[in-house]
Amino acid sequence: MRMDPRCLRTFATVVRLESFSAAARELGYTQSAVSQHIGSLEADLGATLLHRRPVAPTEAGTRLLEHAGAILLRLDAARADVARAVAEPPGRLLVGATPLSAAAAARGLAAARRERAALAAGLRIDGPAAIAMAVARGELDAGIVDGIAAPNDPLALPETGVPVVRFTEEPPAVALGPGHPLLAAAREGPALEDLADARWIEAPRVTGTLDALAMAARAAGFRPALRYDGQDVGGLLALVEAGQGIALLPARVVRHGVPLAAPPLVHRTELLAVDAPDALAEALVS
Amino acid sequence: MRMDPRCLRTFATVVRLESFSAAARELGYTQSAVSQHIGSLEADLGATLLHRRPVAPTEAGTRLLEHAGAILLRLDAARADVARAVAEPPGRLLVGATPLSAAAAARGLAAARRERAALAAGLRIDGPAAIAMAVARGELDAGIVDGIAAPNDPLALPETGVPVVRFTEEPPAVALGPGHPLLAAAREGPALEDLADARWIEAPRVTGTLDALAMAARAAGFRPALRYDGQDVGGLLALVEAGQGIALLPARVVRHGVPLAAPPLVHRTELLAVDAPDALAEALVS
DNA sequence: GATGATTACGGACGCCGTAAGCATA
DNA sequence: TATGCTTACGGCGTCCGTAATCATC
Repeated sequence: MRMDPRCLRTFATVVRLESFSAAARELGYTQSAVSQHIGSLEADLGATLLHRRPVAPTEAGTRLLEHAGAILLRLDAARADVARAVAEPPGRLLVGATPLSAAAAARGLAAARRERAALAAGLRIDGPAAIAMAVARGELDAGIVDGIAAPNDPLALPETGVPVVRFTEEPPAVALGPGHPLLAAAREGPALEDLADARWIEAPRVTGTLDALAMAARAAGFRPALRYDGQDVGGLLALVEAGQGIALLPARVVRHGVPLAAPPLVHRTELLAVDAPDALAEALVS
Repeated sequence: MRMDPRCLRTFATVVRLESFSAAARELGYTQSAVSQHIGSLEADLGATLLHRRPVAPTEAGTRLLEHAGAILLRLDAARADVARAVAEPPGRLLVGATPLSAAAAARGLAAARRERAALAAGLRIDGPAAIAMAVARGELDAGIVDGIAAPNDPLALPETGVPVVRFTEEPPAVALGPGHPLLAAAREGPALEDLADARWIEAPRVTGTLDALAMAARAAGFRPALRYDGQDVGGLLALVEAGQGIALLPARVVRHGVPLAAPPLVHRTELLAVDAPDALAEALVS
């Protein structure tokens, strides 16, 4: 069997659920079929992909897994793209946005409806990867995502073939509580490494993980002092204002903060859209 | 049939050869099998993918084609990646480079062999897309590619999952013949649009097509006055020096030239490598 | 010994080739 | 009319389920 997409899907499910039988249940197969899928993949690739009991990917399996996800996503994207080419343009505009881009998305949505009042519109808030995948699959018509990146680096999004239509870059700022010593101390702002021992708030659903920040900065990761699981910017800002910790956010939303001296980082916003809705793009840059 | 990779491959081949029977010959199928492949894809996607006689992709087919190429490439990449995970590191380093990156690649190769003298090494010159695909497929161990891009834009390469390890950006310059009026006329250099009527040399294998340049500059394309099919930089420079036309090249290789006033463009060099050969990366930036 | 992955085997379906049909240049 | 895509049909291979086997906690 030559890397049948069904086998790849089974493989990905097995890894996710860490169980052949659970994967079989979820996919509507028998345990036996799942075992055969994995077996044929391993025979085809000439490598052991999974450790059994407990079920965990081997080194080779880990490599395959990354590709498998991308391939399956792209397969969905292809189907959605063809469907769009056949169907007439829908009378709806579903936009996905990350929390920090919600305002921009709302402005874009409003502008689009000003042009076409009959347009049914919807807004969904989610993480960058989830939005990129949903746009690729045709579940969303456009998406606005943001995150921290090194200058000139695009955001690390799953590869889907969806074009990045337009983007902006803003300076990020370290958000601090009102009386934080760093506010007065450093005029230029601290370097990221000086903040290694700071009390970071990890807010994965707002700013992304600290590990992702470390990756963009090409630095070692930080230990989070506090975790914020909410999806709204206000909640995170409230924690910062209450002196519970610090966070790296676009300067425009930060009340009390200092710029980052080094390394140079940008807060980047990207617009994903299959058929660039011009009104949306215009509203975003404005 | 749920978008079987074999069908996608058949579809891509049919489009490329513009013929069912030619595709059948190339793939070792019968004409009938090819017809059935296309038929099942069309049935599955609920869309006509090809016009017959003459054979050409429909709108939907064009959409599918882009995804199909990416999916097939990624399938190859997955196989190569797993193979690499299983096999011990090979005693060879095959590097691909674009003509304008050949010197950097040679330096990197030399540095790598200084570290490991036993390393069998090879250098292959090709276009950016071909190199990216070869690296993904494991035919090359690393690649250095370059091209013109808007600042902050990565090069438009096929998506393979191969990480871009490191890159440099240089200012491009308009290469002119020794006595060219523009050399004296403009101090700041001309804008790209002022060069619309200039005698451009199109050298797709050295600098990329003029259409790609127009895309990066978000401008209308230019009509090439002369076409240079060679792969070496020297030949192109000789044509320019002989007053046969102008070209946009990295400033460092240009003898007589002026900078580009607008739009801002960069000549970008990217290093592609699955397992970042550090020596190579270091040699490139130096 | 129970849970869970593997192997053995058989039925059904799908894929591809042969061959006949049909449309277009 | 010739070239070339499509449809009909049949054999063979593949896929998946049932059931028995084997391994691990």
